[in-house]
Amino acid sequence: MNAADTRQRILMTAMELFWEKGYLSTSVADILSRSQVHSGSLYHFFPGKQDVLVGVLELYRDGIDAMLLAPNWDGVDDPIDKVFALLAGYRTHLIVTDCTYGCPIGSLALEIHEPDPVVRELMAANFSNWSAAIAGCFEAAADRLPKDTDRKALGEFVLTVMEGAVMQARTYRDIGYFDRNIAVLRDYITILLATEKSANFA
Amino acid sequence: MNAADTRQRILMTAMELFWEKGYLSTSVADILSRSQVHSGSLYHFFPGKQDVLVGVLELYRDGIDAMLLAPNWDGVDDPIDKVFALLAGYRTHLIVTDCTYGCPIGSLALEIHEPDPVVRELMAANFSNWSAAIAGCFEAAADRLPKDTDRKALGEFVLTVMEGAVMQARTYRDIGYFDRNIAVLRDYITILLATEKSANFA
DNA sequence: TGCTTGGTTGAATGTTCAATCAACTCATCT
DNA sequence: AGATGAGTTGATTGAACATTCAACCAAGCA
Repeated sequence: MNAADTRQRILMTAMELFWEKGYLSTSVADILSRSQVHSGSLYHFFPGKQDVLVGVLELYRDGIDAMLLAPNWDGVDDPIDKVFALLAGYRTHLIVTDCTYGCPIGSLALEIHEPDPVVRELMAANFSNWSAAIAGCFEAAADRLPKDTDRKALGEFVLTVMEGAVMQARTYRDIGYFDRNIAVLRDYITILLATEKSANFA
Repeated sequence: MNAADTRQRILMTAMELFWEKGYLSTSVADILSRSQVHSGSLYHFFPGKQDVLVGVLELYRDGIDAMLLAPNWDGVDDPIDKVFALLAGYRTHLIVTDCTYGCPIGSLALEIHEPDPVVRELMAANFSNWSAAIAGCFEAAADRLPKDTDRKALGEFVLTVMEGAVMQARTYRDIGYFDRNIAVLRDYITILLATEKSANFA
């Protein structure tokens, strides 16, 4: 096994574990045993546990298109459909994990109360990429929305609804909470699409 | 100091610390030193650290009216105004803490990945009380909303938006993310209020 | 052949943690 | 007075923790 392999295996394993158990509840020993790497090797590549987290957040940031958007948007052309296709991806995740898992970035954001600036900015960058992708959908459908619609704010709002909906489904262990939240969001967006382009709700 | 005092001081201190640092990052020693209680006394009242968390969650659950709703709804009569008055209370919290703190229940919900059933159900009960209070506002304003509006789902949606908006403001350390999210929610509710009662968006 | 360099090994370190417990205090009751 | 028991004290325990380090290995090059 060469160096790139070891580093990569550490990051992939840490990504899994942080998602399953959270960052604080994942020990370096957990990462070592699951990845079959010895402590010295891990500390050869990463100064400390937090730097592994930084590496994982960079993987998420750089992989949003290939890992998240592309799989969910395969075969979906309409930009509004893309918004709900992405949300449906989160629904699938909840279903296959019996409503136990959630958005890894959102979990980290609430789990780490006093994050290092590097970590906090990487979490923010992940959020920004996510909501910018959604805002791009609304941009592509701008001619079907009220013309004063703030597409960027709407992208942030969809992120908000996803995070809140996942949080509730997870807490109640009941997908109904996710579905009802998304249904309300769909109602809102349907209203926007049905609104005369000249209407102004500001 | 009598027994009730000691128990109460432990719970109040733990409530503070869990809010400031989170549950996992708060050590029993932290609770002991800030509350000026000795370890034996804490373990006299609580079998373990998790039972302190249970006590704190019970305080939140039983105190939602006196601690959360009453202060924010003082002098506010209109039920729709109450919804946004409560959200304004969270905004104030963010402002006075420089966007570092968040909803204590939401943080716990994402921080503890495999919660004990007792803990999980208490978190769910807290969410239920919160969204039921908001749903009650929509119920009180039912005659101003489209008649097929699912008021319970709308209460859950407001909780979702609050949690997501707080999460983003906290992650970016920027109140703008909270404000824009609430503005979008306000837009939606304004539309609902402006809709003919006979309209049907189902 | 021997040197250098990047990577590996895993026992050891020092710290922090939740939890324990035997000894104590003191108000209340008989 | 003597007994009872709820409550307190704080040193102690053992596990878990992130991190270190000296020894080691192997590929590439002089």
